[in-house]
This record gives sequence, structure tokens and C-alpha cells, in this order.
Amino acid sequence: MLTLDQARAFLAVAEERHFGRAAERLHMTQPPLSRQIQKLEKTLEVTLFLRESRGVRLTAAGEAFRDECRQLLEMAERAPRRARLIASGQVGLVRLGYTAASGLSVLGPVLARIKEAAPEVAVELHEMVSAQQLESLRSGAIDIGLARPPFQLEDVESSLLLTESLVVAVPSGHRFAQRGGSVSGWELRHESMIMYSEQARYFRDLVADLVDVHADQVAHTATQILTLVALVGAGHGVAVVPRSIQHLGMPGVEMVPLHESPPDVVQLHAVWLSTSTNPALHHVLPLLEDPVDAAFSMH
Amino acid sequence: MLTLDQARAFLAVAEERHFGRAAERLHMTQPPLSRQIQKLEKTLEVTLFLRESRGVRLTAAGEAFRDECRQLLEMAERAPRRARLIASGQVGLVRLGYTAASGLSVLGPVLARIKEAAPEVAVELHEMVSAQQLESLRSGAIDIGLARPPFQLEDVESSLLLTESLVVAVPSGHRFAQRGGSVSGWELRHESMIMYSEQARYFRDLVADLVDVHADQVAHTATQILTLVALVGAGHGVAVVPRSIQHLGMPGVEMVPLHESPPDVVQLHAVWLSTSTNPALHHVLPLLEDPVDAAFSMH
DNA sequence: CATTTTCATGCCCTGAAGGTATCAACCTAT
DNA sequence: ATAGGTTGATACCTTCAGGGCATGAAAATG
Repeated sequence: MLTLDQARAFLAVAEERHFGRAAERLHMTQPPLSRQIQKLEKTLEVTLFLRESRGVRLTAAGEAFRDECRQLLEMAERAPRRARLIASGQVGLVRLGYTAASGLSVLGPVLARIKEAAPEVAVELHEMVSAQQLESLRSGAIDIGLARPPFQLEDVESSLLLTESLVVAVPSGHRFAQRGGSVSGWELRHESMIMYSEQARYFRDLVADLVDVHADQVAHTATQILTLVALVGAGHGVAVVPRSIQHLGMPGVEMVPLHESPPDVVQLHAVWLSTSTNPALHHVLPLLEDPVDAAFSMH
Repeated sequence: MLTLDQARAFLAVAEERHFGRAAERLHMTQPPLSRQIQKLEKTLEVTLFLRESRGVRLTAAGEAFRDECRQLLEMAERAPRRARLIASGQVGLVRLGYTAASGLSVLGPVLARIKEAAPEVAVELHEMVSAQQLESLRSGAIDIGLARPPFQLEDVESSLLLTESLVVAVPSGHRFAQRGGSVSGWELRHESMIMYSEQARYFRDLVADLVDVHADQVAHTATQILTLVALVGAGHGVAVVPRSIQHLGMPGVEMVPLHESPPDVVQLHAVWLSTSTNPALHHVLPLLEDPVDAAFSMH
């Protein structure tokens, strides 16, 4: 059976064309080297060298075997190197879940940071809502999520990436937009509104805290923020959405500040399992410690 | 330093996810296998397995290393296999020299035999005259030649591949062609003739034996038979050439049998050095023992 | 709580592989 | 022609890598 030591021994002799010099290169003496080559030739049942008085020459089979051995040894060096790189997290894959809305704010800067600091880490993107992200984390389908609270899952850790205010999305030409300035919650009382459905509990509760919405003024409910905005654009009413949604540039929709909204009511976190064994994840995590600059995310 | 045995041990554990079963597969007991893996992880400075109560799981680095090891072991099996194939001559390269004229007769059948019986042997074709072939054999630039005698080089062996007669190449419409039948040597006495130059001694002597050519009737001399035929086609005279040249189908040239020519005056041999160490050559040589069928070579 | 499962550890022994000394064959040069 | 030098092969000794057996340790199972 071929061993890597035999391949190294053979290659040394093949390249030096001389047992003595090859032995020197291998930091050993000539006799055991001769024996190794003999043994190799015996197991292969192939004569690799033509012994001549001035040294040795390769046979045709020897030349082919030399090329194979070069490749073999190269691979034998690459395998450990690659394992170390992956273990260190410098090379690898991070599967990242993100909400459609976060795609408009933190996703770009997050990917930019990873590309900058860990260029050999591939990022696989999976769009899903926050609840699905937590489920995917649990099942191991993703490594990181860009999601909104609450995170009540076991072993979940998180890092605040972005805070922003809520604004009112109105159809172009709506009197709120023409007027300029901001809108107060009580002014929405008689507006037809697009509201968040039960699945989007985070935003539903945020809006409920700031605006007194009555059932009779709700034109539609939707889970995805982008759906709400689309419905606003179609003229079905107004909606309260995070400020970064304006990056979407949806035609026929304008954003008006909401007077009562604190500048940091809406949060977006990076979330991950502290128990994850993906080295690339742990290599990337320090890059997500600092919040994304709102100015950057704003354009 | 990684060894192939370690790679095999690792791969067995990685695939079985269980030290006991892996040890069984490797025909050894579990304790030394555990030690081998520990040693491997230590030299790699990488944890490859997560030991759990129901067996083991691979880390990310372990999965990458498993893929690398699969390739590595595959190559470690391929290298000896390839060396054996090349040593046996079933795979390899034969560099073959041939004269332009032999390209019209034996070359095709010879290549067909090799393709049929040794499909993995590549044939590299080198067109050159017989004298160059012997020189190239000596210098090791080719392995076999398709050449004409004499072969006075040391260690040269040869095998007769083809015998054929000499014919007279005449321009279309020449009275020899219109008359039908054969031509006698004495009838060429007053024809303008294209003759072989000093370098083509073999044909020069053959023709001199059959036809009494005078210096004053020689319009041109040339080394390559194809050149002679081209000059005949251009109307510069007639020439005595081997019968297989008619395969060339040179327009404006017709072949007329030469009455005095025995059917086997012209010989073509395969020649090679008995000292060659090219296994593919020795694998191919038996295919050149039998002469090429003249009927086959005739079409 | 006893039993089973699974990987790790301690100890022993064999044999693969390296070292030294030397041989055999061949080439070179006086 | 013969002595000396070069190069690979052989003989013999020694070491230690790696395998086997017995057993430990930890966790799951019933």
C-alpha cells in the first residue's frame, strides 16, 4: 500500500536523480531510502527507476508516477490547511436570515462589513419574517437572523443593530404630505388605515402604543411591511411604518414623520444561537457588535 | 504530519459516526483508532469530531476535511493504478515517424490497428524522410518509423510492412496512358524524366536497376516522391514511383505498370530501437508483425 | 439505581523504518 | 591495467510508532 512517505521519498529521488542527494534532502541516509524505493517498486509491481552508474533515470511509468505524486502531496498539504482555515472561521459559510424590511436598512452594511473583514466567508441569504428566523435558528437552517424582538428562544443571543422612528406612509398628494411637518396620532383617527396582522405582533403593538386605532377604520391587514406600503401606494389608506422603508422608493407613497414617535422605538437585532458550532459564525459575530450607522443606512 | 492511514481512519469514523464501527471496518480495535484520531486532531490543531453520547458528529472543519480526504485517498489509489497501466504499455504515447509516401499506404492501416488493439495509446505523428527517421530514432525523438531500407543503425530492428511494384507516372493524355497495358524500361529512353535526388538513394538505386536513365533526359531531381508526381502533373516529364502513390489521386497524372518491375521491389518497414524503454512501444510492436494487406492499402 | 453504550487511557509487544558498516559494480584517470 | 572514486544494494542492529487487551469514565437507558 502506498504511503505519503513513500511518495515523498520517490519524488525526492525522481527530482534529484540520485539516491544520495535525495536522502540528504529527506534528512536521512541513503540505505533506508534505497530500501523504501525497492519496497515501493515491489508493491506497485512497476520499475520506476533505471539504475545507472552516474545516478538513476526515470522510466515512463516513473515519470507518470512522479506527476501523480506531486499532485498527491500537494493535496496532502492542502487538506490540513483547509481544515485549519475552516476551523478558524476565516473560510466558510454563514446562512443569514433577514426580513424584507431589513433588506432596506441593515442588510447592505452588514454584508459590506463581512465582505471587508472576512472576504472568504460566503453568505447565503434567506428572506423570512422574524418568527421564521427564530424557528430556522432553532432547526439549524440559518446561522444568523436580522430580526425584531422579542427573542424568547433558549440560547439565543442578540445584538442591537439599528433603532429608528416610525413614520406615516401616505399616498402621494395626501393632505398630510402637502401640509409638510409632522402628523400627530390623533389626526389618524378618521383616516382609512392599513394595519399589521396578528403575525406581525411587534409592529402591531408598537403602533397600538402610539395611535388609537379603531377597528372600523382598518381597511386591510398584512404581515409584511412591504405589503402595507404597496396597499398605501394603491390608495387604500395610510400606514405606520419604520422610517427606513422610505429607501424602498415605492412610487406613489410619501413618508410623513409621526409626532409622537420616539426616534428609537423600532429595533432591529442580529440574533444567533450561542450554541452554534459554525466557526464562520463566530468569526463574523464581532462585526455585528456595533450598531449600523443610521446615516449610512439612510443612504 | 498527515498520513494516508490517518486519512483512512478519519474517513471511516466520519462516515460511520462511531469509533467502534469504524474500527471494525478498518480491521482493528477501537482504542488505537481513538488514539490515531486524537493524534490527528493534535497535529492539525483542529477539532474534527464532537464526541457525544450516541457517537460522534463532525465539526464544520471535519466536514471539509472529510471531503479533502476522500479526494486524497482517491488519488492515492489512482497513482499506482496509472503507473501500472503505463508500465504495461496499455496507456502511453508512441511517437511515430512516417514518410509522406507511406502516409498513402501503410499509415492508415497501422493507426487503425493501434486504435483497435491499444485505444489508450496516443500516437504522435511526425512526417519525415527515412534517413531523418533513423536519426530521430537514435536521438530518441521518435519511437517507431515507417521507413525504407537500408537500416544500418545500431540496435535497430525492423518488420516488413508492405511490398509493392514500381509504376510509371505520366501526365494525363500521355501516349503510354492512352495505349493501355504496360510500359517497358527501354521505352523510357527518350522520355523527359523526373528523377530521385541523391538524398532519395533508395528509389534512385531501384530505378537505376530497372531503367537505363541517361543524364541528358533528366528534367528535374527531387527528394520527395510527392514532388516528383507534382512535376509529372505539371507536364515536366514522367517518373517511376511506387504503385501506392496512385492513392494520392493527383489530378493530371496517371499510373502505367512498368513491365520489368517485380511486384515486390519496393519495401516499407516499421523500424524501432530494440533498446527503447517505452512500454507503449513494446505493447504496440506485436501489432506490426504482420504485413499490411496490399488490397487494404489499395483502398 | 443498575446496566449498557461509547469513547479514552494504561500497558505491553511487534514490526516497520532508520542508522552504521560494508559490499559490488562501474567509471575514470594515471 | 590498476587504483581510487562514485553510486546503489545488503547485512545487522536499534528504536519507536502503532496495534491489541484490559479497563476507566461519562452519559444515556430502562
